[in-house]
Amino acid sequence: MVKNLVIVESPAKAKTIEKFLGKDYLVKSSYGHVRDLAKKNQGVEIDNGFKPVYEISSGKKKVITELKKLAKEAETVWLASDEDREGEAIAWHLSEALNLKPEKTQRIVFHEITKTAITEAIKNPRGIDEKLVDAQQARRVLDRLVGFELSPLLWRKVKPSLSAGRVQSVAVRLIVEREQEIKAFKPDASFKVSALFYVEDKERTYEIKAELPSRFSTEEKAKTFLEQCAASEYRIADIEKKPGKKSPAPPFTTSTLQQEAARKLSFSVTKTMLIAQQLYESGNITYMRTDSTNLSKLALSMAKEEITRAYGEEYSKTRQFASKAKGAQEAHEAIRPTYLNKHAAGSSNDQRRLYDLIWKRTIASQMSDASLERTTVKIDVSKAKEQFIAKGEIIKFDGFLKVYFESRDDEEDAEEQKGVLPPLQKGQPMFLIEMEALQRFSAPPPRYTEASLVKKLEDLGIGRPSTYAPTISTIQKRQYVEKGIDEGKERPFKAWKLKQGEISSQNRTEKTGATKGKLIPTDIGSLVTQFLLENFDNIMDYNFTAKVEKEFDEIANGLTEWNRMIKTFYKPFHERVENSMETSEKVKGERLLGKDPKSGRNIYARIGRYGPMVQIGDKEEEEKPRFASLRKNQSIETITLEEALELFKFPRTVGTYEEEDLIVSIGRFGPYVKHKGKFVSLKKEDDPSVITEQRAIELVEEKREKERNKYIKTFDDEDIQVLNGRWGPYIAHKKKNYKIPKETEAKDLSLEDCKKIIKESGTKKKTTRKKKSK
DNA sequence: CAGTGAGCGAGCTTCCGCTTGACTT
Repeated sequence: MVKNLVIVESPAKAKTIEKFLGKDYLVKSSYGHVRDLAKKNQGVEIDNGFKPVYEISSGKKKVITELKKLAKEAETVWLASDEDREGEAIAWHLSEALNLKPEKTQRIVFHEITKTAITEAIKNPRGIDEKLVDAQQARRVLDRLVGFELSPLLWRKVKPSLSAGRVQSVAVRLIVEREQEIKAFKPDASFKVSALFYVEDKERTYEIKAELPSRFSTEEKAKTFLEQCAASEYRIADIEKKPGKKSPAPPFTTSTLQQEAARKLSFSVTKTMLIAQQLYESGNITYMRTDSTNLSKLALSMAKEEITRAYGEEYSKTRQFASKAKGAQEAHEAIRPTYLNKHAAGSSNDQRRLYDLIWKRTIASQMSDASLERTTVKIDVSKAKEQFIAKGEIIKFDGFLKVYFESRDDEEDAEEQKGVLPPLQKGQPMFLIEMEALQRFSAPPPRYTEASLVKKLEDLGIGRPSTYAPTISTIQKRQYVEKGIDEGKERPFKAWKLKQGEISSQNRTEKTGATKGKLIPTDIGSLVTQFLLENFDNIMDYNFTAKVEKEFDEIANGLTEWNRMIKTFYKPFHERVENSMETSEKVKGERLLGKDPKSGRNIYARIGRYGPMVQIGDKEEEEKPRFASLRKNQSIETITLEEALELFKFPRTVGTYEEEDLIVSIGRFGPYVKHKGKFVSLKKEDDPSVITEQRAIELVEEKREKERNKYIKTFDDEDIQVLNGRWGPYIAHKKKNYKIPKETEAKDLSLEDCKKIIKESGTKKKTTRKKKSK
């Protein structure tokens, strides 16, 4: 029997804390929230003052049973969840779900996981802050009402299984509107002049790059300038030296970690969080879901010590960074290595790389500014009034740059690399090597990446560190947006060159607009956004979250009652829902493409039950309409009549093999060939409209070969097989699959070995495959 | 799971925020 039961949110945290508290304390984890609104009837009794109906979350029953038992035995239960709105609610739900008696329940909070912080917290317990809990209930109920009233509206008016919500719908809106900006963008052409010069001193010559600070609006003007230059001499008009400095970026929050890991390591936000979780669980980093740039006193002193030891005292500068994130709740520290003297950690390559990034960022944040000397050289052109500018930068003291430099999203800036300039003097002559005037086009705003969308959401105060990655997944899962595969276009541009007194011109081309992995809205995403904007402009407003957050704060401060706030919101909102349900037309996004040359019937592109499709004929006509789904990368907005007609050519028989037809068609998972009842997906490079019989046979055979390789080993006991799966070899036994231990060679396994592996894995935990993830 | 899209219409889908796990087309 234990005197004290301490409950925290995360098992990794529980483990650490237990070490600090003596044997009189048992530390357990609730694994996050333990109760949630019921699924049925929205989980809210709307006519009963919006009373929430809570139930133990699925999968949390075991945790609750165990905690209940321990709580009963304990003298005191310490609720030590985070000190923010959600944390307070978790404490309250625990006290409700566990039936804790107030006299033996204490609420404590701590911001650092150190022995002093925790013992201090134990000395200063308090009760549960009911006002803060109310603010959380308001947040929860509002999200539920919005989500569970808007989504069914979409099922009726657009397509089944869609979803809408305070966070996801605004995220989609951002992407949709960015795409509209890009489509509406008219590039502005101008001519940018750059030149390469050389100067001589006694010993050697140096090359210097320079640019004209302003661009020419027309080709004629650029050409005239080059002509003037052809007859010009060049001289240094002025040299200006200015001291400058650079300061390190603050330590990582969830959002900045996701951005930097995307830029420097090409991780998706999901991957970053997964790897960070592993580092957290192995005790290498602090908690990875945080909006704070704060470092604990312990971390600051560790950093100082480490920097002084490794680089010298002059490199250390202790800093605290103010959090700029809107609505930041600061329940945790910034993301940092647990031990700053550990320069490397992690058990996989990805873990080591992410750890390295976190270590460098943290250390750099506690280092001195870099001091620089920036030099600007103005160069006179004898026959023209324009001046060239050459820029140089010398690092006088590297400071934090020794360790780390933050990357940027806009690659344009990277172009402007400033090097070291040679020693120069005012009045010194310069000699032209070559000069170029290139036609440049202004660029439309860039498409969002996963990480830049997270940054934007954070700037708007929408979403929380724990939901950034899931939100990004959701809007892709619902097929509102997809990762782009825009091939871009070839764009011609003019280039003029001046070399050895000769002026020549060239027509060159460049690739523009090509994007990979950027977020692009689908037809469904655009249409749903348009529909929601027309009917629920308030919820789609970028400031909606900020506005309700303010009201949640008022609830937390006791200025408003939570259900009063919800009532004020709900009445007009619900009216809009009802009104739209009755009066809104079904959203089809229909576009008439033209007439079928064969039958003369109309051809449309529109949204169907299963997504975007094309249709021949109207349903009123005697002959039934025919349908075909759009392919990936096709859009209702841009599909042509010819492309639509192409889609109606399937299924087509491309030949025969072993006396059966080879039928090529396009299904839910893309183009495929069907033969003897088996389906084989076409490869990326195969065009289903021109694929040959020979190629189709090749694919069928390839699939058969794979099928044969699937069986690594079979035994007399037919229940057990060693198979080759997507993730390497595994053992299949009665519909369940088992991992093969690392060092074991799959083909050497005997039946006994397999049985042993199955038996041993069975002792861990029984795993039933769920048909659907919750 | 692989060409569906109306018809009869049952029963289903859905939110955000806090956690981790155990898994294979």
